[in-house]
Amino acid sequence: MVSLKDIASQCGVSVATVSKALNDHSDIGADTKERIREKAKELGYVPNAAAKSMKTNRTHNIGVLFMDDAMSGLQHDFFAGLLESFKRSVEREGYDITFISNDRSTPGRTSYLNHARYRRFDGVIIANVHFDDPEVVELVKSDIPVVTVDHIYNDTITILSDNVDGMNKLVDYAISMGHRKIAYIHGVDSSVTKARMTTFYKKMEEYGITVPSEYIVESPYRDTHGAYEQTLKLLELEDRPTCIFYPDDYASYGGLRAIAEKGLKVPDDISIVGFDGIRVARHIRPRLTTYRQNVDELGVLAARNLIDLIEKPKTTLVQQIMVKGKLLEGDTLKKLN
Amino acid sequence: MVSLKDIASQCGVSVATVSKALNDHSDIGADTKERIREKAKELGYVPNAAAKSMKTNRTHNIGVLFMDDAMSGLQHDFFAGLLESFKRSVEREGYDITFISNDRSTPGRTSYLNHARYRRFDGVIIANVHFDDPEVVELVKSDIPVVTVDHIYNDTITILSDNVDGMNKLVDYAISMGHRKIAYIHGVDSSVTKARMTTFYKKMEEYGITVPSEYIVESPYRDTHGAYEQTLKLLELEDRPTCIFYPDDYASYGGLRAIAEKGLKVPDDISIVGFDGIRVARHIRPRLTTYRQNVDELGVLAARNLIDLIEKPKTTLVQQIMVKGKLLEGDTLKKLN
DNA sequence: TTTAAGAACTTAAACGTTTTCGCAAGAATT
DNA sequence: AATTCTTGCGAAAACGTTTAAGTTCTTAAA
Repeated sequence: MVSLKDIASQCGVSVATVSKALNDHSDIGADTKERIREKAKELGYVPNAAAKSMKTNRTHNIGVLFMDDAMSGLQHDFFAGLLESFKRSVEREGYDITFISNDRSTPGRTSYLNHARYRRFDGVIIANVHFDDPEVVELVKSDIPVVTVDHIYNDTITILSDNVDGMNKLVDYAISMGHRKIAYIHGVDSSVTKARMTTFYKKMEEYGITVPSEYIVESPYRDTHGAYEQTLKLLELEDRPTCIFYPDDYASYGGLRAIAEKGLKVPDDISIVGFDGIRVARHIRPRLTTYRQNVDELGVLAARNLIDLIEKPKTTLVQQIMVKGKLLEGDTLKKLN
Repeated sequence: MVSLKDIASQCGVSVATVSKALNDHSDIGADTKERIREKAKELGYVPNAAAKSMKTNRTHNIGVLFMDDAMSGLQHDFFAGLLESFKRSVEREGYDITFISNDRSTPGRTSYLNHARYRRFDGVIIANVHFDDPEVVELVKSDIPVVTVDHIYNDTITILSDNVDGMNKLVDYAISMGHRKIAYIHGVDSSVTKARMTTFYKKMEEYGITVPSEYIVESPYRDTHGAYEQTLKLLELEDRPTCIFYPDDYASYGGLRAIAEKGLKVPDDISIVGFDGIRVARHIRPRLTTYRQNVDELGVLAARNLIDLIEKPKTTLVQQIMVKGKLLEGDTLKKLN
């Protein structure tokens, strides 16, 4: 690999001059600069990020932490979209992204924080993890600039998908279409789904509707099978709901199956509502009535805020930023009478 | 950040001794080693990857290159699965992965190869790209260890999903279920789909079936709308096929829609077959008849081969490795008579 | 003409490691 | 008692950069 030294000797100048010429410092003559740059190009010089980072204490590399288990890895549509948008945004500013490895079972593995320190990440984005994991907390509390997505810590910038807005819109919509008997499948084990459920209750109350307790059931987040079973139960109720809210789009496909097996039609016999707006759903019929989270915007804002925090920590304020999504009307919710 | 120097001064030994102690060299006394390690832990020492890489010429970082455009980014199920498996495998061996940025529009961007050089990646995995892109070719031809997925170059290790096997199995299956009139939607613009089409023709010929030219149509890979339109055309043929092969699972959802709009039922009126075995498909009814590529195995093998190439380049042979997938029977192909 | 100021470079230290070689002292071999 | 071996450690160079602080010149101001 050709280094500054090679260019320096071939140009008959010092290494310092070469460095400054390539970094366009003002104390190098225009002709010398030109000569050095020519030579650099001719030799195919590429700077060494490692060496650079040793002097500057900046790696221009951002760590990405997210969960891997079961259904929630890269293949999680929400995260994949978020990551892609984030990646694109930071790359535009000259940053790369590297995953913080999260396989807890590897022998000799190091903590998230130590991994981040080892690579000297300029900053870290955290999404889709168990936010109460001590290792995650340790990372958040460290001196490394952090942005979290969809979870609030004190003193940390957070980009939030507006779950409250989403649930409000969905309830408004269902009510406006004449539904009163709405069942709700709560996705357990996630802080975002809690916000949704609270909103659901509150909103229904505003409409003066008391939700019978048997209309509220639980099923794991993003679990089609659980949703399938809970749906069967709901369908067997004496006073069957006219509409079922699912914790996410995946879950609602489990519901669809249960409904079909019972010989019922969506939306004629029963309406269903998802949450997320996963990409594939656009291609599949019936088109799901759901709330599409604006993952693109989440990624862009996470990138913008993290980079600001890295580059101008003094002026960047710690804040929570809400991003609204969009109601997708779809074909799975019918207007009653 | 605490460095070897800090440990050295606090332990009253030289930096060299600390380095050797932590790397378990044999020429340091057991008690000294112990003392140094204690102190390192006490001070919360974390090595500096950049400094280390300068001396060792190894970064333990692998570059990932893949396409971003339209439907083929991280959100491509095939790639997401491959990446996740690859990531998990290399992490187990102490490697991290960093994306090689692929936004061609960024001003001042550098080529793929230069990006890889800048970060001094130990190796690179290339998947899902335009393999004839000059920048990709340049990267492949360079001295950086490379493994490609689903595309063959000379002198490069390639892990291939066995498209030939897949198409053979699908045709065998369709034929065994009594289908003779099979239409084929060819996914243009991809080297893997070409292999499939060739196999389709050959296999049909083996069965003594001549496929009428109007049964062969084209539509972009992973394009539901194109598949929708081509399906409509196929359905309007006088001698309508009993079964349609799609270039991929996504496309087949476009087909499903067209069929439904024509008032036909799958599989009673017409059968359809996808390709890929995307994850969501498992949750959606009807269950697609398709060929599930073994993305997990692809990732594992890509990782294994790349790491071998990095760590023992002499003994690692350049080869093409085929990975077979699995026929998923699903519910979209009916037995005739 | 002296002095100050600028322009264009160089020197050298530093970042945090690894590694080769050297050296001392004790142990083992003649 | 003299030699060689072994063990345990340190000195110093090197990897490729950046940057503060000099050092020459040349030119402008006094």
